[in-house]
Amino acid sequence: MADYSKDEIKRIEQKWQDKWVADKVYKVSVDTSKPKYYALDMFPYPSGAGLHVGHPLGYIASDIVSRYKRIKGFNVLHPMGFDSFGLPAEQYAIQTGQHPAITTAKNIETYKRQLKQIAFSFDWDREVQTSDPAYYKWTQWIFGQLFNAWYNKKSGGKTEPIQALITELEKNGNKNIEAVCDDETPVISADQWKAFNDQENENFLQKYRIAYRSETMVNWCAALGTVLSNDEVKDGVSERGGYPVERIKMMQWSMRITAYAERLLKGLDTIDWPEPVKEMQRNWIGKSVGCELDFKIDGTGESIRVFTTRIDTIYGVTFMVIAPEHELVDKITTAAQRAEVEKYVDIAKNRSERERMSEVKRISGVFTGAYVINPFNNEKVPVWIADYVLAGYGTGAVMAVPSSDTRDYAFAKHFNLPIIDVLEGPTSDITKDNFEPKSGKMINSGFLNGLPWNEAIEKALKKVEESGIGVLKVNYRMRDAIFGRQRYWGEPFPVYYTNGIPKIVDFNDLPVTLPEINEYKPTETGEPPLARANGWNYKGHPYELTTMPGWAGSSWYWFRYMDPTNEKEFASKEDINYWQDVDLYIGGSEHATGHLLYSRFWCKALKDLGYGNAEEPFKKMINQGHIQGMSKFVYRINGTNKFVSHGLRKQYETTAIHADIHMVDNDVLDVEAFKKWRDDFRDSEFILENGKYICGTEVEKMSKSKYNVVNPDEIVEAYGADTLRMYEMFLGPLELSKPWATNGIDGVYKFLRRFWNLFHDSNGNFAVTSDEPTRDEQKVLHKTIKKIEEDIDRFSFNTSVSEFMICCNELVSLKCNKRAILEPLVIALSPFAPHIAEELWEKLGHRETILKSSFPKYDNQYLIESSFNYPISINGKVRAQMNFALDMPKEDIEKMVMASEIVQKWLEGKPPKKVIIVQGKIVNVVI
RNA sequence: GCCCUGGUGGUGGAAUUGGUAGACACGCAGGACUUAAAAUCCUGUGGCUAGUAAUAGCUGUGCGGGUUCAAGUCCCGCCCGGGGUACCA
Repeated sequence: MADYSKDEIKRIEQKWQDKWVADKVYKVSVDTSKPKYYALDMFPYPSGAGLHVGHPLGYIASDIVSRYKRIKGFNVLHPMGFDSFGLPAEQYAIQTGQHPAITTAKNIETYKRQLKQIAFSFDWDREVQTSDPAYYKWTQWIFGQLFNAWYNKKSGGKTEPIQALITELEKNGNKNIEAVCDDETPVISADQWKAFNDQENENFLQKYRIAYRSETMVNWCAALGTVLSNDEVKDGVSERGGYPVERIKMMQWSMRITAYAERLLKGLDTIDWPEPVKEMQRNWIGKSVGCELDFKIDGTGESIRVFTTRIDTIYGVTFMVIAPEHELVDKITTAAQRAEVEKYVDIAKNRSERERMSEVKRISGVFTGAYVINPFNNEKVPVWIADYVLAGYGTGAVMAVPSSDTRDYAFAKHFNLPIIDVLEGPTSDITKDNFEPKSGKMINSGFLNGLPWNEAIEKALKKVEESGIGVLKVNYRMRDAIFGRQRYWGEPFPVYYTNGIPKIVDFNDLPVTLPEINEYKPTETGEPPLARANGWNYKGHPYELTTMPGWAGSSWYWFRYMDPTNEKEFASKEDINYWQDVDLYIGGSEHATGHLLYSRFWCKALKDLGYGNAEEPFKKMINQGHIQGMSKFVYRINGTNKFVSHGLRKQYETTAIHADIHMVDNDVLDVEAFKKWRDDFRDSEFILENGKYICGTEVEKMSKSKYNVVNPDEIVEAYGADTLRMYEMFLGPLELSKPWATNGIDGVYKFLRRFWNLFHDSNGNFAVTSDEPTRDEQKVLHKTIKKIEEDIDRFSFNTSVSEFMICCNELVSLKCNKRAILEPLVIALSPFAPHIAEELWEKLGHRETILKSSFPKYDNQYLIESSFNYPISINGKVRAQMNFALDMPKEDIEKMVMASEIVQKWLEGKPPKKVIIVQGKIVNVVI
């Protein structure tokens, strides 16, 4: 009657989804009587293509944890929202003129429908959308906070309101201030500060603000009227359109993330994240400890400052290299070299960074004619210009030690410069392969001779400090983050200008909403699209015309979920104090150096300013793997309309064409469906093998254009959401990337049906008894509960699905239909397959939702384990283990051990070569 | 180049701190039910060798060594795949 058939599944799933929504069972609020648990998914960008089966993978995992934690007694915050500002909607707007908000709203609707039918336990009342003015009001507010803040390095380092800085400037100027600020900030007195006009005043503060404007090098494409990121530039021209791109300096909004470099680095040790992501962030921050050192320019009073981490190799310096953009280039170039230098600098200037990168192997450079003096040994060495030295890192100048640096070595070889060995080892022929810059002892190095390299560094550093020729210095590779985009579909800045001075819009006038415009592309004069908005100003003052980058809205959204409708604060103190931080964050590792770094940055800044008390936003993170598509190919014989089967394609000249995977079953193409698929295939002919057309297969990214997208809706339609959820978990470890194959889904579906059948007789009538369970049945139950619990705790969901299957198989063979066994199992299954669990729960006579129950306990060890390993020691050393039943008395064990063959042999002084013990019995002893 | 990962049957993948390798599932083979098919259920399933058989022996976790009573797991040296990063001094 009520078989677990596909119709029944549909009925059950609809019934419960409706009921859950009606009863608002997933609604959460602050409840101080319970411990909190915050399980967060990276919110998606709602693209037009909708969800494919890869998207829900991480959501399913976090949903299982959320549901599990709820029945474990936690108050669980499990929200979902949309990162709804983004390029695709804007691109679509440029092409069609349709407002991006319309596209976005439509896409969000699709996403929500798809998400809801998989039955995630999100509290939808807490949904946020970054493009919603009620949300970006607070993104703008945070921007204002960061604009009005600076980084005080004193007492460990802290973000402080800018007013504290102003007060100090008025009192003493900036001589006592230790701040993270612009490198070229002059020292000024209080009087000088007071003498500043408004413009100078603001310009000076800009050097300190966390959100600030500065001249930055950008890739400017005049034809497109926009700034391009490095990956949008190919070979000096724009990727789209092929227009010329030049490197120019431009006024840009930036974020002083560099101020937090050390904290961002140290914080990594306190959070439970996947090692690769931490490593990526470490590399990105790129800390290097070394010193800056002055080399006097021969014949002048000036000097060039270099940065090095290998001061120990100072006696190996045979030349110096400075970047083409170095400020002293002009000054030190001799008349004889001028023409050549100017030519080189000119070429270098117009090469994009990408170009420089792609030409890494090409060695180029030019001699300036100038010499500098090595402060350690007073040797005179020549100064060269080369573009392998970057202006933006360190001091833009390096002391070249060709004997211990591969780049310096290649340069020296190319231009025939001398090489002096300073470390023991191969002398004449240093190649890439035998470079060992971190081994051996110092030679040819004056007072450092004989020391290992690391001790030599210490000794040399000491001398640098004592003699005042340089200073200890820590450098970071990380740059401040550019914060402005010449785009429409992003958060407007809460900034207006009076006489060119940026001011923050008054709090009561937030949000600054996006104005309507009639064209979404940049203006003819190259201004951002917002310049098209007529009469868009703040009390007569012009607004900032760029918008915030994609990462602005996502850098604080976990706070907003805590209190999503608050109009007074971005989240109330009460909520922040209760929910604190994210306990589990699931998402892709591709955000390692973007979103995840920026979020940590904003979290720290906000904490310093008194909002929130967590130093780190995401305590634990898991990266789910990507689900790839399995593309299918047909092979068209070139110039014909004939298609040849995969196995025979080598006999012809063919072109592989993607075939829609829905027309392919088990690699066999449905020829009729293919003919109907597209008009130009209507009259195709096929060369078959064994009467079938076999397709080729390749694993690729899931994408519409590859016709390999599997939609979760199809799976839900065919098997139900419970099967989809369990199957996605069953596929393999969460972190692993794997191609989507529907091969095993029947196995999961069969499991659910068998589980259902445990509760029903052969006629489909509910038939659960209240009989006392046997010991065997209890063993099955307890063992399963324990394993499921352990599996969820270590996020190993694929093994927990297997555990359920084993349990079910065992109960089937025990013919167990007892309430005492089945009821706890229903609860344990509910995080994975909530619909079937809820339905059975109701049939078992419970009126409240399963969420109000609690997770079953296993406490009887004898029911869980049947045996244990007993170590056998001889002369104090463990020699083997024997396996005994858990409830065997200790004395019996001792007796058995002493009597055992293995111990006897040992006592006779003849240790056996091999002992095989199975189930407490010695099976084989090889002597 | 550097950093991080991973490599186990025909396939996806299991395997606590070193302790019966291949759980679970797919696929495949055989059987039951059926006029037949589908569905369902049962049995078998790493490889090799011997045996009518139950079974026994050998071998086996990318390759080569090592530690250990015992290695997929630990150590050393390689090979291959995936991801990240790239003149950062």
